[in-house]
Amino acid sequence: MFPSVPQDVSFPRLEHDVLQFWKQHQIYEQSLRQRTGRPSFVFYEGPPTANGMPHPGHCLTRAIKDLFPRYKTMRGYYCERKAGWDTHGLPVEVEVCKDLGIHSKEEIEQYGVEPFIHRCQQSVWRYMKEWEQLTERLGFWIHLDEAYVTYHASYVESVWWSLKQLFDRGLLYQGHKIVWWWAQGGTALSSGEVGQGYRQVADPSVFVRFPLTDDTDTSLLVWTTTPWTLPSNQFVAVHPDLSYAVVEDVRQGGKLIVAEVLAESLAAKAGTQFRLLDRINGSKLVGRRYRPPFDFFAAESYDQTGHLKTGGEEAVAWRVVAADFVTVDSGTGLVHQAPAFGEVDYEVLLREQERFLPGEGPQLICPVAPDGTFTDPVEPWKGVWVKDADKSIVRDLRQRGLLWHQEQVLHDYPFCWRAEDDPLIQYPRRSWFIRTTRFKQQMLENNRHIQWLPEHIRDGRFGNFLESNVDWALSRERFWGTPLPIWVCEATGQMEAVASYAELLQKPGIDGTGAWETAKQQYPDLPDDLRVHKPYIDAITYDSPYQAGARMRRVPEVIDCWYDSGAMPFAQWGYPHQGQERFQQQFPADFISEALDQTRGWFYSLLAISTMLFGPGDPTESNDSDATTPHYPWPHPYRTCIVLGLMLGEDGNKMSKSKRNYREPGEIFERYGADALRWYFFANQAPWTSIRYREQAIKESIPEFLLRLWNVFSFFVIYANIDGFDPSERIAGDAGQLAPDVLATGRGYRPADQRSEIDRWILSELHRTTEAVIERMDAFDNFPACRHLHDFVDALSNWYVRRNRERFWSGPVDSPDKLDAYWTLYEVLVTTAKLIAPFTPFLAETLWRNLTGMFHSRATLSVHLCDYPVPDSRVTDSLLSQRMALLREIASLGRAARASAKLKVRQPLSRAEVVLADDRHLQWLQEHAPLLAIEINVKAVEFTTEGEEYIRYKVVPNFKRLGPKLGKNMPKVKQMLEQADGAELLRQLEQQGRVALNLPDGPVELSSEDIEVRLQAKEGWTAAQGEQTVVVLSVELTPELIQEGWVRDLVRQVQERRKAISCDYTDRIAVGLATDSEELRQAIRQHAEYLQGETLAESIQFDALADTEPVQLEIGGHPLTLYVRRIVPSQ
RNA sequence: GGGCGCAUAGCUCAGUUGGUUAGAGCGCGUCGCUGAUAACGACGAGGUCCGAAGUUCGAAUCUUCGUGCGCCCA
Repeated sequence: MFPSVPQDVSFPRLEHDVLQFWKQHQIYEQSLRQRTGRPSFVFYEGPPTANGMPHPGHCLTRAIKDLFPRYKTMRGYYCERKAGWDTHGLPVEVEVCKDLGIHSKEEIEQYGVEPFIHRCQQSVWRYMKEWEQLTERLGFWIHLDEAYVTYHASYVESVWWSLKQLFDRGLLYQGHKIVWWWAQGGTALSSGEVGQGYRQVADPSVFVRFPLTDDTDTSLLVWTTTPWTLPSNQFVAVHPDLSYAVVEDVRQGGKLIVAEVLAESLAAKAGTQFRLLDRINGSKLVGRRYRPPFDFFAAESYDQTGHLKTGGEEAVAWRVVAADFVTVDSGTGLVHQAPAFGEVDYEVLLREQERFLPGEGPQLICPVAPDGTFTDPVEPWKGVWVKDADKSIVRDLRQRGLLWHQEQVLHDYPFCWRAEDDPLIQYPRRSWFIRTTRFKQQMLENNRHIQWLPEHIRDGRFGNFLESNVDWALSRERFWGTPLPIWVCEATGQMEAVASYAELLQKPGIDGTGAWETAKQQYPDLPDDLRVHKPYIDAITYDSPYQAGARMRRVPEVIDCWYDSGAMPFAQWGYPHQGQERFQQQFPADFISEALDQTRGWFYSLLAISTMLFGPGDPTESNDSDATTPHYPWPHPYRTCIVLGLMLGEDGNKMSKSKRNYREPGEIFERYGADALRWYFFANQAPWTSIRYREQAIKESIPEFLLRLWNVFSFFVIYANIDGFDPSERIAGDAGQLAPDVLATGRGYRPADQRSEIDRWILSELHRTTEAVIERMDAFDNFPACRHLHDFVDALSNWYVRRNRERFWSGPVDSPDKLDAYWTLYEVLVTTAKLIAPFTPFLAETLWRNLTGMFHSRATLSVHLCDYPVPDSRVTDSLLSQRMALLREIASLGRAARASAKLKVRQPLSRAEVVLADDRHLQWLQEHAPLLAIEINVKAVEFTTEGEEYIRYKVVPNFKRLGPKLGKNMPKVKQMLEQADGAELLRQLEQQGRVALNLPDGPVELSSEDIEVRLQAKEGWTAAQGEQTVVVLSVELTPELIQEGWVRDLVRQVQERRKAISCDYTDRIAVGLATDSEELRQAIRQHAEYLQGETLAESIQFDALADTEPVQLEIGGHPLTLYVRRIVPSQ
């Protein structure tokens, strides 16, 4: 016996049983173990951060990450899945600060870096349990207990190794980074934080004259909204392709240079008029020198020059430079450049520095202290908060006659999100960079070899991002992160990088390791991993190799946590300090997947680090620098990347806990089940489509797919148990995965070619589906794969089972046909369980275990230990598929015709006529007329291709074929075919093999392949039309047909009654019918056998049954009282 | 401001190299089925495929411009 299938199936409950089973038998571990030694399929887990609650979006990522490894494992690959956690970074610090009720770095230092770090380390695991539960409950098979963790010492040291590589190769350097700076708090803000703080404010908008050095009567007119940056001016930028006007200011006097297109509006703005004196191209202005508005720096170094790399000398500052970012949207077309206080301006400075010999170019001018006040060089405003100095600076300019015009401007400006009165300023900070720009071409080349899904990411979002690559700003002036492993000589400033803690301990004169030991004594529970973190690592110093007596001290910074995650291909194994073999085996990845927002995050950090470390190397480097590091062919570190769309909340907004626009994953699992959620993700849209979370859609995947398959399964089990069908009978020894050749040894099993056609059909569909699913899944295309599975289950349920029900409940238990039906359905279900296993692993397991239970230990324990099915071309029959599809279409048309005539299916009709466009499938259809007759309840179905009585032929050109041939004549041909008599055209075609048309350009001949015939039903017939078929129904009703319809109606009522009195499927009943209508009695007598057969009625009497509840009915307008009683078996 | 993407039925989404009747599910309406049954099936209504122009014999599909939205970056 198969375990009976519960009537009220609860998928969540089944899933819990399955989880239990997996755990108990270690199915995941077994699935891996049995693939040992097979080719590997490498998967990398992009580490999530367990610092926040998981939401349905995370479920999507984890579901996709599970699907392909499961699939590949079943296809015979060895696929290790190591979990990972991203644990460093600002978000963690922010969380801890929230708990402590503090904000700034100063406050953290007051609180103490040591306890702060301890809290960070603990905070990282805040939602760990939720994440682990979600992972397990979703059926995401991954080794959680062997997860890599970015704060672990082995991980950190691996990262150190890689940074040392870069440092030793000269790829790590110090420079300035212009950051958004909260001066009052003394900290930089992340872009996310800055984004939160924009607000509209009024700022001064000033137009200032910068007189040309060689023509002091002529000034560059420059615009700015930050007058406080004017003392730090270093250049004026113009667009080289823009036309500039030299004008005379009629009212104020003097000459100005402004962008020509802006001249008129500027004059109007200042209430003056300009007289155009000359036009000059932007490129001609480049190199012209001017006097800056303040002399704080120019007083001493105005005439300073430097040698250019290309030869010659040039003034280092206060001259016009060319820049593409200059626009005429606002301002004057001449842009004031203060590199210290603008990221774009800073890039101009870098570009200028590049032109000079090392050390001879312009230096950064920054007369502002980190607290936002002016420093010494700007004597008049020394100690003044820069924004407060604006007014007085403008006044000063006016007094000196440099201010041309002043007004106010409303614009968006960022403020600190924690102190909303504090405006942020752009400010230069010392920072460490990685010279990624040297690897741009290699990164692009690497990128070209990656299979991106969707494809456009490669040359679109990701490719563009790589094209505009800038050096990676690596360092962070924070606390909780991987410490930058660079030690500086306090005397000479020379530096070296360290690749491991052990290496550090080898250094001469090492000191400071005691800080950690003290802490460990004080807090014995402290994880040893913290030893490599701040503040303990900062305490370690050693003798400088550069100068006797000097000490080496670590730089204070930690690194960007994106570098951590990008280092995971090797750092997850602790490479190269350990795990060298594991790394070799597991590099590069065959498959990774994360959401779109990782383009510039993990996808980039992985690619950049890997390209720098394992690529061919920078051509400018000497080749022997890192001979020990292996190199790999492109692409690495990942071959295929599915970029998932973002998931929005139910209301179309970003998912947010406070808006409650989604349901917590845990609740979804308990309401609908993990399979329902998974199927919703896999089968409803391509994974890269951005979707809106919709609970209803998750719910729908149950009846759509899961329940539909379940019902087929349930049907099978009910009848197999009634008939005692036992597949394990006669199958000796190890039945393994119940492959076709094993099933073939079963009792009563006949090869497919001996079974009925519909059995062959569903097996053919099964194998065609298998083929299609494999084809799509090998291309990482789950959505179409699911559609094939969905369509197959639909065909199985709504055609195969529907058309075969009778075979299961009638006839002797051992009839070959019945056994064929069982074997067919059994094989289909067992195979389907394997097919769906990667998608809906729980349902698949439940089916498998039930269907194979009677083999006990002789069958494979779990469906997930099976091989994925392979299609057998001997079983597929595409002609049969095509024909069955046509048959189904005709049945559908028959129902449509009935519906339009308002004739319910229960009423038998005498005849249906099916008109076909051609005779290709005529004979086959004729052979299947009985099946169709049952389906649409008619006595006879006839097929014909000569249906002019009912239909019109419409001949349309085959556009795809004729288009290229006919070109412009296409519409004419279409029109001629439309107007011609279709039947006549077909006769011509039949007799002469072609149709000749006389076009204005000359005659054209069309063969039968050049045209398509469509059928249209003529008016006046109860008919329905498809493209190539019309079904016409005979609507005449004879008394016999009507009576038969009554009995069918009665059968249904009796069945209803059986259900009402809780009859089992096999229970026999006694039926009593009381009616005054002789006509009705006559009809029932006529079809008594049919009635008894359908309802398992042992007896029928035209009278009341004693002790039986009567039911009042009306059949064909005649009142009737029905009695149904269950007959208790005598034994 | 820049880059990328999206826009198709009331809703959520498909739509294969351009081919002439644009599909599915849900919802809605009508009907049916009843030995899978607190399921299920059929049929129907519902679309200027965001707008405009262009290429083409032919455009939801290709090109350009515009509009709206999303993401990333400024």
